[in-house]
Amino acid sequence: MSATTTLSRERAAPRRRDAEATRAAILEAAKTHFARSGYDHAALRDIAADAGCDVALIKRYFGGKDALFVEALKASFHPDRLREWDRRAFPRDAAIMLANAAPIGEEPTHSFQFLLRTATSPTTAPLLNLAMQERFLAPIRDWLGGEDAPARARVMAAVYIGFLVERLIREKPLRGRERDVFIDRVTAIFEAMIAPSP
Amino acid sequence: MSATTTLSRERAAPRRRDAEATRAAILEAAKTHFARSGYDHAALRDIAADAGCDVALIKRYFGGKDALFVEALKASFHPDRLREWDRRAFPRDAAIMLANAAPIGEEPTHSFQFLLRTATSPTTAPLLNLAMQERFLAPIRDWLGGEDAPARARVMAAVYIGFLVERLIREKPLRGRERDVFIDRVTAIFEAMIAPSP
DNA sequence: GACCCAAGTCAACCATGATTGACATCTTGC
DNA sequence: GCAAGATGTCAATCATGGTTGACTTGGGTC
Repeated sequence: MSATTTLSRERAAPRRRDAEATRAAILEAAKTHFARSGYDHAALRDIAADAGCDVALIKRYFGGKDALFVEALKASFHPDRLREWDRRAFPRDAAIMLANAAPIGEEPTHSFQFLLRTATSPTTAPLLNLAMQERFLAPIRDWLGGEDAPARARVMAAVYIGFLVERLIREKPLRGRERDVFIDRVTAIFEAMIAPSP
Repeated sequence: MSATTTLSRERAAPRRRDAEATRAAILEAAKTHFARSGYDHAALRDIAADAGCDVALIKRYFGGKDALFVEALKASFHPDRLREWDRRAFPRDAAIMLANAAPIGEEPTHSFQFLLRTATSPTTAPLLNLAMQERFLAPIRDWLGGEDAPARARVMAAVYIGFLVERLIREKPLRGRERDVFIDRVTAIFEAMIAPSP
C-alpha cells in the first residue's frame, strides 16, 4: 500500500492512472511476499492483488518474475543503517536484539527473512551473490575498516545471518538465565569479530 | 545409486523385483535430491528416475511427496557423528572445513544442506523446529555438556548455520591471507563457544 | 501348467502459476 | 473534440509436476 508517492506534488492532478505509483506498489508488495514466502511460493497473482492491479502489469513494468525478484532484493536492503550503529554499543545491542523475539513481518527482520529465503533456494542463490557483495559485505567491510576487513566482514556477516536464522526458527522466547548467557556469549563473539587483527 | 543393500545376503536369489531394495533406492535418491534442490525443486519424477523406477512407486511405498520428505529428513541426520569429534581439534577442523569450498552432495554437508533447504519452503518449515531440536540442538547440548549447555548449544548451532549459509552462497573459494584470517577468526569463535561458563 | 498377488509400468488427470496477446479505457496534446 | 499513446483488464495458453487408476509382468505356489 501507500501507493501515493510524494514526488511531483506540483502536478496537482490526482490522476488515477499512475504508472510510477503502480510500479512502486508492485515492488512493495513483492518485497513483502518474497520475504514471507520465498521466491517459489510467492505468486505473482497475489503480489498483483496486493498492489491493486493486474498480473500483466508486472510483466510490463518488470519483465518477469526473475527481474521483479532482483529488484525487490536490491530494494530490500538498507545497508546505510549500519553506519548509525555505534561501534562500542553494537555487540551488546545486537545481542539483545537477537535474544528478543522476532515479530513476524516487522521491519528489521523483513530484509533478512528475504535474505534467508534467497540463500536457501537454488533458484535464487546465484542472484544473492551480487546483492550480498554490494549491499551486505561491502558496507560491513567499510564499517569495520582496518586490517583484513574483507575476511572479518565475511565472518561477521555469516555469524549474523546464523543468529537471524536461529531467531527465525526459535520456538519460544528466551528467558531467565538462558537469555542472559545467550546475550553474554553473543556479545563476546561480536566483540571478538569487531576487534582488529593483532 | 547404490541400490543394492547388503542385507539378506543369505537369500542368494538375485530377484530383480525387490520391493525393499527399490524402496531403499528411492529413499537414497530422495535424500540427495532434497538436499541439493530443496523440497520444492526436487521433482518426484527425477527422484524416481535416479532410483531406476517409476513415479507411481513412490506413491505406493511412501504415500506422497510430503511423507517421502519426512522419511528422507529423518534418514538424513547422523547426529552421532558429533560424538566422534575431538573437543580440542574441533574448532580449527570445523573452521578449515568451512573455509573450503562446499562440494555439493558430499557427505558432511549433506544433512545440513538438507536442514537449510528445509527452511525455504513454508510446507516444510514447520518440520524444521522439531528436527532442529531433536537432531541438532540436543546433540550439541550433550556434546558441550557442563554449565549452561542449552544456551551455549543455541549459540553454537546458530553460528554454525550462519557459516553454512555463507558457504552456500560464497561465489569463489577463499585464498591466501583472506582464507587464513577467516580460519583464525572462526577458530577463535568456536573455541570461545566451547569454553565453559566462567 | 494354471493361478494369484506383489512389483512395476503407462498414460492420463488435475491444479497451480507464469507468460502472453488481444482488448478496453483513460490521459494528454493538438 | 479527437486521435494516439499510455495504462489497465481479461481470458486464454503453456509448462510443470504431483496424483491417480488401469494395466502388464514376474515369480512363487498349488
